Amino acid sequence: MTAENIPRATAKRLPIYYRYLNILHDTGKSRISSTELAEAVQVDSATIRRDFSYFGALGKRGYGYDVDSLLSFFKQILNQEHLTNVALIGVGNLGHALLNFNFHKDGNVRISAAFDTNDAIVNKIQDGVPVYPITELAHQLKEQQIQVVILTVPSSAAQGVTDDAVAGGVKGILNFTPIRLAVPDAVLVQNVDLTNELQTLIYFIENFGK
Amino acid sequence: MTAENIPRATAKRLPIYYRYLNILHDTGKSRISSTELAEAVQVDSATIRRDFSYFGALGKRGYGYDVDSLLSFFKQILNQEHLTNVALIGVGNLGHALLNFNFHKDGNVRISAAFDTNDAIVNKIQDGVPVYPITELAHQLKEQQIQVVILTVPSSAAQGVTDDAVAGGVKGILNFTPIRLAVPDAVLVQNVDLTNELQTLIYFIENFGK
DNA sequence: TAGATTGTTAATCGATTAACAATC
DNA sequence: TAGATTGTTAATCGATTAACAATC
Repeated sequence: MTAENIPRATAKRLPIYYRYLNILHDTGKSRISSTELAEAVQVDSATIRRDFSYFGALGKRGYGYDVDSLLSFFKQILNQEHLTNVALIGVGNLGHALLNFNFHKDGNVRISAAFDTNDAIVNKIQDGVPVYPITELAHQLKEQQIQVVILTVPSSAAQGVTDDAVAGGVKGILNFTPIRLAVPDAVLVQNVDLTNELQTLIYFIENFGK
Repeated sequence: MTAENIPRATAKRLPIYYRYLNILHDTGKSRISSTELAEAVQVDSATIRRDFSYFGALGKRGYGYDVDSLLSFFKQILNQEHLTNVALIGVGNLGHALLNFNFHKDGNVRISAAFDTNDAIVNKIQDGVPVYPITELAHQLKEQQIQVVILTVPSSAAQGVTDDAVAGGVKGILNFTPIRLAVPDAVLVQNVDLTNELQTLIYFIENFGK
């Protein structure tokens, strides 16, 4: 019941389930078993049942799960009713791509502010999002009550910008830089290290085969 | 000694170690202890020693590790001497950003071919990389002996394109689509689900605090 | 030798999954 | 009732880490 007790591994799978349930809903399917779901999302059926059971008995024995009620339940759990505003820091190549990426599409997330040092784009609208000078970072985060930022600045700027964001009350950072950021305990950092992903993939290919 | 026996979790950390060793080398530091390294890369020192020990006794008791020899050792392990060519499939927003991302910078990876359906860019050079029509995917992968692809196509095209890539002999796929790709056992898929990362981050923030 | 730090043992932890009783 | 599928138990697995003997 309490989200406190949900294992990390389970929490990471919730959006996967949610997304697929949406697809099922759109298809008009009203019922799904853990075995079918397992096939689709490539997670063991026992793991799925275990995951769901953290939230109570969501299914019916001998029947499976009701798509619609499961969907609306996960919608609550994942806070999908309201839009969460996030800020993007660093409008370079990758930052620009993420601005366009449109997390909003089937998610609950919208990039509502961007920050950069580049005078050519500062104080303008880029892809529908206002770009503020990075000097205003802490101030604007507070003002707009933004608690999550996406960090796509050069490595050299990463820690400095992070400190500013922390000063601005940030709670979560999606970090695309290869720097391991130093942050207070209360701040959550999720690293997405693209170079790493690619290198690890190549390493596995060359050394395993699988 | 044999890469076969290296745990996945260890393999995933190797590029992190490698990158930081490069920084140390550039700084002119010639020696590092597991404790110092732990501080920098945010991995427990015992885990670091355990990780290194899979490759033999790389350190000196009472001294620590020699940066240069560790560096050249990892360079070998990670195949960093030669450049690995990869292909990018789907030159949309994200694909374009990754073309510019320059994995080459401090890695061993170069995007040497791109594929798309868009006539406006097909058969042209984009950011220094030739863009081929996606119909030639299997053929070109074989011809250029490319075994790794980055997949940044729309979800609806993902499985079809994947099948073509598999026909072209692909061994690894860095998958940026939310689709769970069906591939033969011999093919390795690494999923990078940006929407998921962001949603999970927000979920943790709202439900934990940490 | 004295001090430091490795490499490894053993305990612990979190996550996965086979198996099956409960039950719709 | 018979058939199906959940929810949960218990075993297993992979990864982490405290602790310390080995040793430079």
